[in-house]
Amino acid sequence: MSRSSSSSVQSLAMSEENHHNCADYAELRSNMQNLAKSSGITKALQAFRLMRTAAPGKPTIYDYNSLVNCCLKSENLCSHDLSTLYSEMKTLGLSPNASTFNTFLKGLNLIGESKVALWVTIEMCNHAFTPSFTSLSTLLKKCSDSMELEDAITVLELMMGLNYIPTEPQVILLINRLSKHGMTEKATLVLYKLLDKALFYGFCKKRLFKEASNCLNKMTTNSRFYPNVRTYTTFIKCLCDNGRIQEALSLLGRMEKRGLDPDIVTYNIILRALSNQNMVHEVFDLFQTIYQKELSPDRYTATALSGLLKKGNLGIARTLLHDIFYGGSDMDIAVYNVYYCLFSGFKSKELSYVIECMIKNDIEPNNITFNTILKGFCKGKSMDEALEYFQSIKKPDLVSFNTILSASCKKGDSKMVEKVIDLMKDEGFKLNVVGFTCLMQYYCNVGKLNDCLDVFECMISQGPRPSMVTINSLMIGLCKNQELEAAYRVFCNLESYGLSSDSRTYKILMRAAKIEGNDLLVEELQRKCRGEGVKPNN
DNA sequence: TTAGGGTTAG
Repeated sequence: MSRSSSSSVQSLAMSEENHHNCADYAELRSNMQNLAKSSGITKALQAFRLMRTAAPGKPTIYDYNSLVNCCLKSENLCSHDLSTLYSEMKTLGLSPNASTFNTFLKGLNLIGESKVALWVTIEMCNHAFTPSFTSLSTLLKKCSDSMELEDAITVLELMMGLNYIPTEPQVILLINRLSKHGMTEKATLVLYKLLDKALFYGFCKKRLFKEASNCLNKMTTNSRFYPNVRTYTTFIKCLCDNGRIQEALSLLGRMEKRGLDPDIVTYNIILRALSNQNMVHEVFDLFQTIYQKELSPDRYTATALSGLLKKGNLGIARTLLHDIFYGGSDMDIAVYNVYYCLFSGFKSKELSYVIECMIKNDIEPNNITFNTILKGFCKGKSMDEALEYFQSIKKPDLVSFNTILSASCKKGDSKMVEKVIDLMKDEGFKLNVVGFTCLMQYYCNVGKLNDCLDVFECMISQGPRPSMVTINSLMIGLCKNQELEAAYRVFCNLESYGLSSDSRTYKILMRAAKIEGNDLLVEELQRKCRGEGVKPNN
């Protein structure tokens, strides 16, 4: 863009007499490009130098980049050619731009010259340009592959400096190569460099709690990699998201003991977990701590309370939200979306008041807003009214469809179920795991257990893969229909389908077995529960 | 790849 705009400015300023020069320039340029592609570097360079005769200021860095790019397209390019090209740039006093370096790097990677590529990368950084993640990542792999291990470490350091995290296979390759060649110390250095970036966060993401914990302990033994508030918070979040609140709380204690002060982000994560578990007293105590520490609750604190609202603890949620609202923090659409829940009946007067507030604060409702309101309509008696609201949503998304589908299924309204599925087909929406689970619940509600099992089997063979909610809904549905034995059969077969159970699955079956007075099954379940170690709820 | 937080459906 910049080239074309500068040349159009130039051509506007050109007088009649050097008009022919302009034609010469274009011709010379295209000649240079053709020679570079086909006739080797010497002739291409001659043509390039000839361009100086076309007009003052020619050739430009763009012409030069084009020269290099065309040379890369010729077949017999070697690294000597590239270094000749680089000297030419210096000789002519052309200032390279980011594209110049990237073009060179592309060429050097093509011919596998990792050493030169590293040199160009460092030159690029010296000129205050930032190499891309991809180019550094490619270079790291090339260096490791060609056993330029010292260079690989230099690349790794460059990447870390830019906050680029190399991919896992690349790290493994490098550490492997270093270790095999007796460079154990270097391998350890690489490991430590990555310890508090890639590795720890990777463990948390993959829910490898033990590994993450060991990693955290290892970090505390090395002052250079001492974990910070963020490190702890990441782990706390990972524990909370997997239903391990007690462990999260004990980690919070350990973190404080080590002199790290949790901030509002840490507390928001814990508040959300406590609120989702309806642990009202603990939520209240944590609020006291937050205020004692003179931290300001913010929009995230407000949304963290949504669990309390869903569980119907409107009073305390209202008090806490009120304090946050008047504490002066900026609120946004997410907070309003949570706030809607306070008006559980969605009386139109209250609703329009909230919407007025939003408009006053320049906050645009989003699909989450519409879907929340839709859910309110679905709770009402009339599905027709809900459908009417649904049809007023400009761009309903999959959640909108699932909201109305779920309500129709719960109410056993077969006509509406059919209508919604037809609507989805018309609009090009496919049922996902949530939609299929709704349908399974519908079949159980109306006693069509075979249809329900058909859907389940279809999901196993063709997808979408049943989730934990799907499995537990099926268990509940079968047990409600006095089909405990069928439920237990599915339960026993889960593993062969590549699925698993969690603590809720056990609880559902156990409860049904006790109600039926099936002592054998109760014992069997207790044995399984002890033997396998039950996974916590997600 | 970019070190941690929230709101809608089963």
